[in-house]
Amino acid sequence: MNLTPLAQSFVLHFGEMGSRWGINRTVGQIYALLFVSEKPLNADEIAEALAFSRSNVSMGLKELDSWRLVRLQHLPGDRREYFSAPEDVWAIFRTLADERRKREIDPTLSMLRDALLVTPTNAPDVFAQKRMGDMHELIELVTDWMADVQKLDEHTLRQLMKLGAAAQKFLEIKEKLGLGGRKAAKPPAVGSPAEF
Amino acid sequence: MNLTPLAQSFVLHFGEMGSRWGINRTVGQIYALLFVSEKPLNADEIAEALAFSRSNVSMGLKELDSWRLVRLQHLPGDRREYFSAPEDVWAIFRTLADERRKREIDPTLSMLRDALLVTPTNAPDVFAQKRMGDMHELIELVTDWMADVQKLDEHTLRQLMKLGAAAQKFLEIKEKLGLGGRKAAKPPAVGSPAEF
DNA sequence: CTATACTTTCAGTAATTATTGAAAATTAAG
DNA sequence: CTTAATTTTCAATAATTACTGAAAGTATAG
Repeated sequence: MNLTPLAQSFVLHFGEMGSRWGINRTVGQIYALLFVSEKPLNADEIAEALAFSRSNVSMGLKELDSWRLVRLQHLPGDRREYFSAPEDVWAIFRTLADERRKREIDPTLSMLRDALLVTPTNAPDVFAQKRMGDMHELIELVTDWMADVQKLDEHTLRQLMKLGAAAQKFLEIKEKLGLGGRKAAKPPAVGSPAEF
Repeated sequence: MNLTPLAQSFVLHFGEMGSRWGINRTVGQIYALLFVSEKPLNADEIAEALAFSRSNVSMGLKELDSWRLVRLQHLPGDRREYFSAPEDVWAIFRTLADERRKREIDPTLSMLRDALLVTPTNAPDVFAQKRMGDMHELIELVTDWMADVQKLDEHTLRQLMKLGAAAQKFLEIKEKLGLGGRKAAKPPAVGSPAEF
């Protein structure tokens, strides 16, 4: 197989960005290739298209599988394993967010929880623990919220996002009606005030 | 300087997680140390606390500076440069999100935009371009929305997040009133249905 | 202006991570 | 069960990234 210039630029970009995204070049390129391929590909086809060794492709696919980013299937009358990237980009987004949370955030939350259980015995630890508490609270709030948002189906999610700044306007109005009684939020500059 | 066990476990964790977050051990540890330190630290103090070479600390601080995660200040009567991590965790979150967007997303959006300008000349490219279009649309929608959300001040942001799933409920109600006329969102299981 | 305190750069080296080919393991056909 | 096709593992090596010490650069006090 030989890639068209269009596919090639996409594949090479994913390879280069790989290191910034915490995956390596091989993995990035394999995923990109599957993403733009209409039909599922087997490992030999991938190895040939990207000029990687067969074993490297095997490892790359294993990695993508651990991220739940590829689907394995068999074609009738063919013993080989064929791989494809799921088509639904919203589902992909959810998977990616879930896996990143699991790998990049959960371990830290766990460490912070442990640290917060310790009774500090000196001034520096009192301060440090307060800081860890701030961090823990923020991370938990943001990740719980993200988890909630992620449960939405595509249609609702689209609406929520288009809503964007408008939801904040709504909160300001709620405030002014005195439902909370706390200090009023200062009005920040808001980009696209989608209609509510 | 010698770290307390509490600070040490925090610092070591950040060092280990560094690779998953796209920074190296040194940078992770330096940031963690500054984060839990009540007073700003100079490079020598950091080098001693973490047992890194002075030059390594210099490079680490440079990296953190490029992420806008540290503040440089001078103490009266002391020629050395002192560093600290800003206290406001919400501001830190915004900075981090901005920098990650700039480094991890913007280049891809730019590549995709270029790819979408090409007129495909064969069937595989037609398909590939469609896929890139899907990806581009999703990324742009999500990042624009995130940018909007990030403009909110802490208080409003907290409320929005606590709202979470409730906002989605609101959208469902809006739907049922027939304001859109599109297919109804299926009711997903929702975690914490904060009161609206 | 000079000396000194401090910071950065950079080439060399160490450590880590990625990639390969060969061999082992697995799977399915006959 | 045997054989052949396919996939995975793994030790060796290549490539990349991190770290250091020495030297160069910068800034301030006197």
